[in-house]
Amino acid sequence: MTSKKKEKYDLIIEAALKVFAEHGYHRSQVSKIAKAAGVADGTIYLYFKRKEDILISLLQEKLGELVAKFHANIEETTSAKEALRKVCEIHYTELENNVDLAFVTQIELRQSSLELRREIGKAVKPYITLIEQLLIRGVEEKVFRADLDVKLTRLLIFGAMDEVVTSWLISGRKYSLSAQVEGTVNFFLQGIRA
Amino acid sequence: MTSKKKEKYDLIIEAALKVFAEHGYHRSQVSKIAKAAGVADGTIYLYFKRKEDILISLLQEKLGELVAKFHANIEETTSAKEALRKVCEIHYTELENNVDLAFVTQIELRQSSLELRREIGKAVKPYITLIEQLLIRGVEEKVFRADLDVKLTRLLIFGAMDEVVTSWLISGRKYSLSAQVEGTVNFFLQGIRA
Amino acid sequence: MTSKKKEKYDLIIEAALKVFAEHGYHRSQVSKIAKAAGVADGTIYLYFKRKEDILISLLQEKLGELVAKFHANIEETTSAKEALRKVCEIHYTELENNVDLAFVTQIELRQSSLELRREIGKAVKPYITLIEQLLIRGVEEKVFRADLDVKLTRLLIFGAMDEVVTSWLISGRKYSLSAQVEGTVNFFLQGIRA
Amino acid sequence: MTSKKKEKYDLIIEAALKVFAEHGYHRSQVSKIAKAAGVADGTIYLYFKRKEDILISLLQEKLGELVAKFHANIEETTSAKEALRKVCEIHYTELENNVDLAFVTQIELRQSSLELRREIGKAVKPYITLIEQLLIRGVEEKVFRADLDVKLTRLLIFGAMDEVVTSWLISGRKYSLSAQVEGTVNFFLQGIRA
DNA sequence: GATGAATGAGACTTCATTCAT
DNA sequence: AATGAATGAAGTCTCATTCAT
Repeated sequence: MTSKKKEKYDLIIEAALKVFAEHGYHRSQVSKIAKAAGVADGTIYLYFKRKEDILISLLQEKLGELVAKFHANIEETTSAKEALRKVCEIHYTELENNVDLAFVTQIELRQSSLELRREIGKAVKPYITLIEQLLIRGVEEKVFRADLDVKLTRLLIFGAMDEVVTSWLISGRKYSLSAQVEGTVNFFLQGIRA
Repeated sequence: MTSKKKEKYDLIIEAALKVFAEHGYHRSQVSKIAKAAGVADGTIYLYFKRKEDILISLLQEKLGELVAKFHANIEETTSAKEALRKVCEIHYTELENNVDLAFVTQIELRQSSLELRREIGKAVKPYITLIEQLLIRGVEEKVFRADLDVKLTRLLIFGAMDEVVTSWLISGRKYSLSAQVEGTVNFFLQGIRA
Repeated sequence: MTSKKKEKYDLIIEAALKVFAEHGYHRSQVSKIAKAAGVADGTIYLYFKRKEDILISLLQEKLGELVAKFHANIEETTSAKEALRKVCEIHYTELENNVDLAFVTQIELRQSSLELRREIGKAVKPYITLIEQLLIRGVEEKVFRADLDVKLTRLLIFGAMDEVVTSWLISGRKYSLSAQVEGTVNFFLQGIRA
Repeated sequence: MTSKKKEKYDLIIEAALKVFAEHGYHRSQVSKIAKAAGVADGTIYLYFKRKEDILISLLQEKLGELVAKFHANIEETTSAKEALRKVCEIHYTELENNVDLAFVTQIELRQSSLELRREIGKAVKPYITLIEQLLIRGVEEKVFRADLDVKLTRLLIFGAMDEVVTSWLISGRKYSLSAQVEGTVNFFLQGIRA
């Protein structure tokens, strides 16, 4: 893809992100996205095979960037605990600073067929894997329980953070999301026992 | 609502549950639901104002039943820890035994506008509240940390369980969901620390 | 199909016949046919799976009627020669009196994919077969040449009449089509030799 | 038109012939023709006003060549009968050896509006006229009936041959077309009488 | 002259909802 | 109350044609 082609591709992706976030996938007509991108309706189809492809591509791009950011930051950490805190911090901070993306991933991303969800699952997989590796590292460092079920725990951790973000969005973002990092990480590390 | 009316109302709700679970909300034409319920298309509109109302009513009914079940079981418990285990057990068991409902709540329920999600939020709220009360009870019993952020923790707990269920569904239900109760509750109670 | 359903089905067929004849298949929007039939656009799709189905059904209906008429009239004939004259007479007369159908069969019918043409071929086949049987009968009656290649001759006869009708249409119907029966049949029977 | 211009013009005509023959006129996008010709989409419009013009020009070119061939061959004949045989022979042989052109003239050529068909009629006219002159010559030579309706007969002859070619194409070209010359000419000369 | 990215009008088809019976 | 035929708005996608480079 030439640089110029890439430009228009990105233009449409960014426009779609805004429109999806505001109206939801199903209520985002292709014509609305085209208008937001400042291109003709037909132009969309020069870059995407069909409407669904816009959503899939958008997620792959954006989640790919996120995962890269996770990786970059974790590499700098010196302990599994610190890495976990970093993951949670990035998770909350990035979505707090990128509300449009948050809406799409938390709300609209779910508005899709099981097939599409599987596609999405593929894009999220590297992140889940990253959490898993972090857990294994912690077990090896003996800071996490030796009997930890990593396959289960990675889901529990991802799901817990995911719900906090969704709840924050649905509430209308009336409080700080990043302020929840401390409590969240404590819950992961300490559990709720006295 | 007369008893007879209630009957047909339930008939449609049950049909919708099956159809939504199989095809998803957006791909479930009203005519398909009508056929599954054995009534005419127009009859649907004698009981529901619009298609969205079927989904909302369905969730209110079904989640209402679930919450009642939670309440009934928790009342019998003697400690907050036992209550938490019970909640997780019912959560996993009920959805494992009611796959159609699981599909609707985990997959299709998300396929909706922000407005609808708020509606859904209302139906889920009593369950979240129930978890909150359980946490307060635990703090009072001094089995849970005194500094627990109950508002946050209830989300973390719900979200964690929610993700486990969704993941189980998307995986194709290849393993036992109820077998995850032990690990899940341990995570809640102990955290992941060594 | 109930009588009432059949009525609307026929209504659409007749409307389509007129619209196809005037504008040609590709320029006949479904909405135009619906308007001509006095029904809503969507109603068309209660009776036909897609636009192409209207054309196919129309041809099956109309050509079916024609073939029935051919059969009925030929049964009354006493010789193969008389039967051939009858075929030509009906062919020209029916299309002369049914200009819309003539346009569709001669002009629009050809405006179609090879696949569709094969479909159409199936509808025309019984007519070609009828001509073949007539030729065989003539050979048996010894009024037609014993060495006649019936497979080839049936095509030559059909094609010759077909071209006369098309030419008459394209000319703008400036002369009588039925007046060509005599010359046509003579050609078939006598050839052009002196 | 300069020699260079003519070259590209021909390039496009040849490409269109192949594409039309394979996909049919309506399914042959301009971009497909451009690709087959190895030129840009826009270049097409430097040589042809619109898509329809490509088809018309193509037919004028190709049918013009055919008619020239007919003329050249007929001039060498010594009798009207021989000339008729020659016409039929060329008609069948040329199309048998030029399947792409056959598809376009027999199938796609019909896939057009009445206006276009009139245009096509103009291109075919010289051929029909040629047949007419041949018939007149035969009548003058007293080898054809004196009472022959030449206007009608030229259509019958053209239509008969035309149908044989179309039928051969639709059948999938499973037999030799040129092998039908003998039977066809016999039919024209002898008719079907015993 | 040549390019090919961009345009945008236009058409088919679906399906939630209505209403006469 | 129940029916289900009919409605018609709305949306995705195609593709002939244009025009800046």
